[in-house]
Order: sequence, then structure tokens, then C-alpha cells
Amino acid sequence: MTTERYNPKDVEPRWRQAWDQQELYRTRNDDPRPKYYVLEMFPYPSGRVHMGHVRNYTMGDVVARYKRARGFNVLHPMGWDAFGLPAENAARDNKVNPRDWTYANIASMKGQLKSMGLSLDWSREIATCDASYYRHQQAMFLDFWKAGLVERKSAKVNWDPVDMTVLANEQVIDGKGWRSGAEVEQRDLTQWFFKITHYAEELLQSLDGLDRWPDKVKLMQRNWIGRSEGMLVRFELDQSTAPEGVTEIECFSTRIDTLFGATFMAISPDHPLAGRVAGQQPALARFIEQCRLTGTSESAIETAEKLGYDTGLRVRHVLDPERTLPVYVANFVLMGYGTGALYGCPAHDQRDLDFARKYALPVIPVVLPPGRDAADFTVSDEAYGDDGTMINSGFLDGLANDAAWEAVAVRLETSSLEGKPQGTRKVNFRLRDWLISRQRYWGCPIPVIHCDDCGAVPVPRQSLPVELPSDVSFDKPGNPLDHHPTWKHCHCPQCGKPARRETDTMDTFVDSSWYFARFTDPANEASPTTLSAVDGASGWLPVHQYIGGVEHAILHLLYSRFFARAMKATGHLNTVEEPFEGLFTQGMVVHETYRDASGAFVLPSDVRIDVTGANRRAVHLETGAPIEIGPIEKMSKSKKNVVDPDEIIASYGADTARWFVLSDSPPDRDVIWTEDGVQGASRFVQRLWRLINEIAVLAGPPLAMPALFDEASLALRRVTHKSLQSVETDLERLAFNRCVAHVYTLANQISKSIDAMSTDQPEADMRFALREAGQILVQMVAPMMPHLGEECWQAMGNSGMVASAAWPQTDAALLVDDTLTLPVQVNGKKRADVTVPADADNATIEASVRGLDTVIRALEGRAIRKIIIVPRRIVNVVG
RNA sequence: GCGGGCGUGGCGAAACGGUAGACGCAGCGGACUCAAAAUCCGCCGUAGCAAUACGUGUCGGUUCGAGUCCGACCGCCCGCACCA
Repeated sequence: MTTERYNPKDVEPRWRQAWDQQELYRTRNDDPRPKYYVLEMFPYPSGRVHMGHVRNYTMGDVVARYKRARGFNVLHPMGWDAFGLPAENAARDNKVNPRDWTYANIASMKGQLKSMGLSLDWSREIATCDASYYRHQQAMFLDFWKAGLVERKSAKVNWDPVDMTVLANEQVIDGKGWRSGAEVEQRDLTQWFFKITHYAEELLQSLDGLDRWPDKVKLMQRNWIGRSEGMLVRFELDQSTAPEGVTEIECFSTRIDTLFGATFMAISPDHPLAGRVAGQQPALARFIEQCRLTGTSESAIETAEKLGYDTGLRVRHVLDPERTLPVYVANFVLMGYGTGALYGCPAHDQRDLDFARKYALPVIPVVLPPGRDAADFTVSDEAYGDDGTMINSGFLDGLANDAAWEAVAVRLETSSLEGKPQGTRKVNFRLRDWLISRQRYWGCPIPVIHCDDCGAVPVPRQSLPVELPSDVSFDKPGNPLDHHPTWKHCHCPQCGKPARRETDTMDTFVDSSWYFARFTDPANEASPTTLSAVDGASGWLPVHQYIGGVEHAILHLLYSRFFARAMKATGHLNTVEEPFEGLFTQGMVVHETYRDASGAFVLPSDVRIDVTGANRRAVHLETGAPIEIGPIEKMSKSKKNVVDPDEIIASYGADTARWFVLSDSPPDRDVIWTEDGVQGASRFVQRLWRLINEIAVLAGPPLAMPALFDEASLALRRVTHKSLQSVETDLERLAFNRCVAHVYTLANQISKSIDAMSTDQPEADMRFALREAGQILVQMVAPMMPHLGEECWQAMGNSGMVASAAWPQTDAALLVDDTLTLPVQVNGKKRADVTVPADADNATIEASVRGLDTVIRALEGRAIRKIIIVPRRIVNVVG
């Protein structure tokens, strides 16, 4: 029998067309079946799909197809995160319009995604740069503003000097802009903020309920939110040293137990008091100026030497009024955290200790480590930050430091300074409000008009959307909207006087913070969401399975969690606060790097690898010049270690690419792209095609289940159903690499069964078992390789499509064997196997084990002390 | 510095505390072929002819039994970082 080679070039487009014609992946909101929403993070339309996309979207597609087969009404949409700076850069460099550039990229990427055979509902496609999307975002901005969740304020902000725009704290990585890589500077600017800190506590607490999120991501968010419990402590200024009218300094501290060890106070150069004193002390003014000069970039601040300036001011110690502490202005004190002032306790804080040593300030140990003697405990150059017993601390002496904490808290709460408590408990967060203003053109305009008389005025609802002008110039650096000759000029909606439009646009992370909600009813023109469809009893949210890169662990995922709460508060969601019930962060696609003699990177497609024994050598495909094989790294254009999905799909087909990215590596780890691996995947495609055709011939047409099965056919059925169950378990766990292994196992077993047959005209029981195995094999494969699945399904003689077939049922009776072969250990080392009936009781098993020669030999004459039988697992003889 | 994760064949990896290395890649041997490709069969942790012994980064512990749990150390990766 000969079967024609499977040709994906013919087969794949044919089935994609068939799916489209039947509108198989079009999802209806009113479908009564249970809903399942699977979503992959939508792409930025850079113009080309890369292998990371292929891996991401394949995983989501496997889940979507599997859940569909299991009877769910599946929502699996796709859209475009289409605003952002690359469009402006392209416009500047190539004299194209950002809109044209973006939509052209969307068109070509859409074609590429379609060629992957993804089961997406394209009727719900959205692009965030489309006014039909961003008009709703503008409306929600105004709703949030009205609800008190938006604020315009002046603050020190992160300025990216290359992109010429401000950045949110989350977008500053190692002191550099997340996109440009430029050193970020600090500037004072008036900007728009979303008050994410309003939900700080809730965003933190709710992480506990996200049990289908990776712990790692939850931890990163916890750290980012950075909750700490402490006290605000008010220190009275010694009036003989203080400027007129300033009577106290308030500090935030989490270690009030160490208060008796305080030997100085430090305030930020940006602290109002520092400014006041600098007015009288030119030297201080110079010092503050110096701090600002060295400290405009984030990384400079981090590496800067700790510097302080003694202002001459003194504060009274709150628990020991006899003592006063010097007040320094210090460059390491951040105005944005706590109150911008702190007291230093050098013995128990490393940074304070460094500072104290530098400026010869006293170091008083107040927490004695367990097992140490107070008489000889000193702190030299290493601060002691752990628990212990209080010493040198007046009324606290002898207490454990946590008890001392509480005692100090009570004392400060009940003692007063100028009629108010000296201290109040305070929970402080590291999280700052989300700065959303961007001085860029290609983003969602902030719908606000500035009037000299009325201030910042919302654009009236009926005037939305505030659309971007299309005639912009990128000749000058800075914000093209601001340079536009007419766009910003308008009239105040309140008083009618000439006024100016806000020329800042929104951070593109705003766009991606609610797109998942928009997908539930993207055609709604009246409002951002449709309450009957978005969540609640008849709605889609939360997303049941969200899949994307771990690089969004904080930014996008935290912003989206904020947005869900803000949308609920403003009536755009019914009940949902957590938008993503299940989160999966997939690994990257990595590849070897290649360099020629000059050190320049070379594309893998220009390299030939020669293997001789264990040696691999690379040469340039055209020139034959030797190529150096470098480390395996994330695919990137700069290192040229990229493989173009288009080329892979063109030469091997989409299914091979899909199969490969699912194979081998666990999906949360990086997968190494290799030519050998792709060929292996491609070989399996052909092998499966041959195997299914062979099965179809041997099994013949469908027949009723025979009453009896012989040993061989029963064994095949058992393997089939066990494989099916394993695949089910592992698909639920998104363990695609294991699913691939189960598919291989079943295919291998079917081949073995066929080889073992003595005839090519098997009996009815074997024909039934073969047909069943073939059908189930195809259905197991179909979510991962959908085109091949259809072709095989047809070859098996089925009339419908496998994409709309119900998932097969496992037969529980076939999942357990009649007999069990248990490994037998003697003192923990395996010595034998014993085969017993599956329902054998422990006495029977013990008896057969006692009689085994190998067991007796291994015991070397010792008596059996006991026999441990783990049901269906193992027997251990202890002697 | 703080927090988290991970160390298993030549490689990617499997393994509810229960037979370590499933499955794949590479490699080796064979069949088919004039030959090659494709395909099929077999081998494939180390040592040993074998029985067997030893093997999951290192050292120790818990257990009838440890890759898995606990402690210490070594190495790699990731996140945060002057956060009071």
C-alpha cells in the first residue's frame, strides 16, 4: 500500500477555507453552552509575526480547540495593541503616516496569523488606534475623573530624553526607559495620573485569591505594591534652631522598636523644610543643588555616595526629651516615600550605619541578638537587623523587640504634641499613582480642554471622540500634537472663550488595560462594554485562561487589575474585579547565535551546520566561510538569531511549526529552536499521515463494538484510553510537551500492534480497536495540528470536521488492568517484579513476594521484619 | 543587600515521597537500495563478559523507601533595590 506524501501546502489552505465557510470559530454571546474565554496577549503590529507569537498563539489555540471539543462556548478573539512610538519613528524616518503604517502592518500580520490556522473569531477584531475603540477609552477617562480616580498634579516624573516623553515608574527599568533604553531624568511636571494607589490594599489582598496565577507573578506584584506597616512619628523641633513657624518634622518608620537607638534625622533635599532652611543657608542651597545635579538620572541616584549636610537644626527625641538629634539633609532620602524624612538608627540599619560612620554620629545598639551579652555587644561596620531583646531603651529594656514595637506604638498614640498624638499607625505603600500623560502623537488623546478661566474642563460626551489629526509633521523633536498649527485651538465648553486642547496622549498601557472587556461586545457603539455580555451570569469575564509573556508581570497585569476595579466603580463592569482568573506565562523562543570572522552576526538561514560525530561546525551557506557558533539567546533582530515563521510555514507547513513549539520544553520555559527539531516535527507529520491511512485500510468501515476482545486488541484499547486520559489531564495543566509525548506513545503502540498482526485482514475486535485508536489519536492531535487533524479525520472516513467533533469519552474500565506488575524492593532497592491480580489483597501479595527467589537471596538470611505494600504502586520488604 | 526559582544522559526533558531517565533530538549498528534520500528494525547513564555495583550539583538529616521533604554549602537564572 502506498500513501501519497502529506502536502501541507495543499491541505492547510483548503481546511482554513472550510473553517471560514462554516464560520466555525465565530462566537455568539447568546449561545447557551457554558462559556470559556481564552485569550493571548494581543500583539503590537510591528509588521512581522515572530516565533514568540507563534508559540503564544499556538498555546492559546490548543486550549480554545480543546475546550470547544469539550462542549464549551469558547471566546478566542484577536486584536492589535496599535498605538505606540514605533509608528512615529517610522513616520519620521520614512515619511509615512503613522496610521497608514500601522494599518498596513496589521494587514500583513493578520495574513500571517491566519496562515497559522488559529481558531480565532476575527469578527471581533479590534485595533486600539481606531477611534471606535479609543472613543470609549476617552469616555471612561472622564468617568474615572468624575469618580475621583483621575488626578492632575505636579510631581517629580521620569523623563525619557530620547523618546521625549514622561514614563510611569513601572516603565523605568534599571534607571532606563523601557523602550528607548535611555537614562531617565527626573523633572517637575504637571501631569495626569490614575489613582491606582486608591486600590493599593485591595490589589495586594486580592492576589491571595488568584490561585491559577503563577506564584512568581503574584510575588512580583506584592513586592511592587510594597506594603509596610509602621508609624508616623512627629518630632518636635528645637525652636532655638528652627525657622519661624516650623515646629515639627514627621517621619515614617517601620522599626519604632529601635527608637531609642535614633541618633540623627535626615530629610530629603526636596523636603519643604530643606527649601526653607536653604533660604537662610547658602551652603545648604549649594548642597541641594549638588544633589540635583548628580541625581537627575535614576541610576546615578542608586550608585551615588551617601552625602549629608548638617542643617544645625535639632529635634527632641520623642521618648527621651533630654536628648536632641541633629537634622541632616541627605541625598538618599526619597521625597516620594513616606514623608520624605526619617530618623536614623545606625546600629540596626545598614544604610544609617554607613551614614553615621561617615559623619561620626553615635551608634547605640538597642536590640541584643539572642545569646549575646549586653556588656560586650557592639556594632562596628555591620548593622544588626534581626530580632532580639531590647537594651539601652529605658522602659523597653528586657522586652522582645516585637513587644517593644507595640509598647512604643501605644506610648506614641497616647502621648501628645501640641494637642495631637505624637505618633499614628500608618500603612505605607511603595506603589505610586500611574502617570498616564505622554508627550506623543500616536496615542489616545486625553479628552480635556484647558481654559484660562475654568481650568481643566472635560470634553463634553457628545464631542467624543477627540480624534487625532492626520496631517502631522515629525520634523521637530517633541510632541507633534503640540506643534500642530490648529488642532489644539478650541473653545472652552463651559464659558466659550478660546481655549487649548490637552496635547498629551495616554500611555499605551491604558489601551491594553481593558481590551479583554471590549472583546465581549466590540460592536457596541454606545458604551465601552455591554453589561449583559461583559461579566456576571450571562457574561464572559473573567478571562478563564490568559497567556502571555512574563515581562508583563507588573505593568500590564497590574494596570488591568486596576482598570477592572475602576470600571466596576464607574458601572462598566457588573461584578468582576479580577479580570484574569487563570494566568500562564510562557517562555521565550531562543536560538543559537552565529558570527562570521569579522564578528558580525549571521542569520541562521545563511548558515549550514556540518555534523561529524560529536562535532558541529558551521559555515556560511554561500561563501563557505567558517562561522562561529555562539550562545543560545532570545531571538532578536540585533543578534540576527531569528527564524521567520513565514519561511517555516512555507517550507514545512503551519502544523509542523505548531507541533515543534509545543514539543520538548515545558511551556513556561524557554524552547530552543533547532533545524533538527523542526525536521523531527515534520517527520512526525508524515508518519502520522501514513499511520492513519494504514489504520483506515486495516480497520475498514465503522462497526458495532464486538462483545469479546482478544489479548492484543484489548491491550491496544487500554493504551488508547490511557493515552486519552493522560492528554486530558495534561491539556488542563497546559503541559503541552507532555501531551506531545503521549501522542508519540500512542502512535508507537499502534504501530507495534499493527506489526504484531499476523494478517492484513484482522478480526472484528482488532478492527474495532484499531479504528478507535486511530480516531482518538486524530482527536488528540487535532488541537495541536488542526489541518493535519482534519485531513486525517477525513481519511478515517468521517464526514464532519474534527474541529467540530465532540471530545471522545474515556472508558473507565479500560483505564485499569486486570493484573498488576508491582516492583518489589528489599530495603528500598528494587530486586524483582511480582504480577498479581488487580484486586489481590495484601495477604496474597505478601505471600507471592515471600516466595520470590530474588527476594530471599537479597535478604541474605535475615528475617522479614515487615512488608510495606503501597496499593497499585510498590512492595517493599524490610529485613 | 532583599525576595524567588532552578541544578537529572551528548542535548531538550519525564518521574502523586514508591521501578530514575517516559517521549523527542543527536549518535551508533542493521534491513531495503546500484547508490543516496525517505522508511523500517535494534542499541543508546557510567563501569563490567556477566551477575552486579554506582549514578539526579556537594555534605548531612528525616523515612521501610528521597531527584522529590528538612538543614548547610556551591553554581546558575529571574525580580526588586538608598523604600526608612
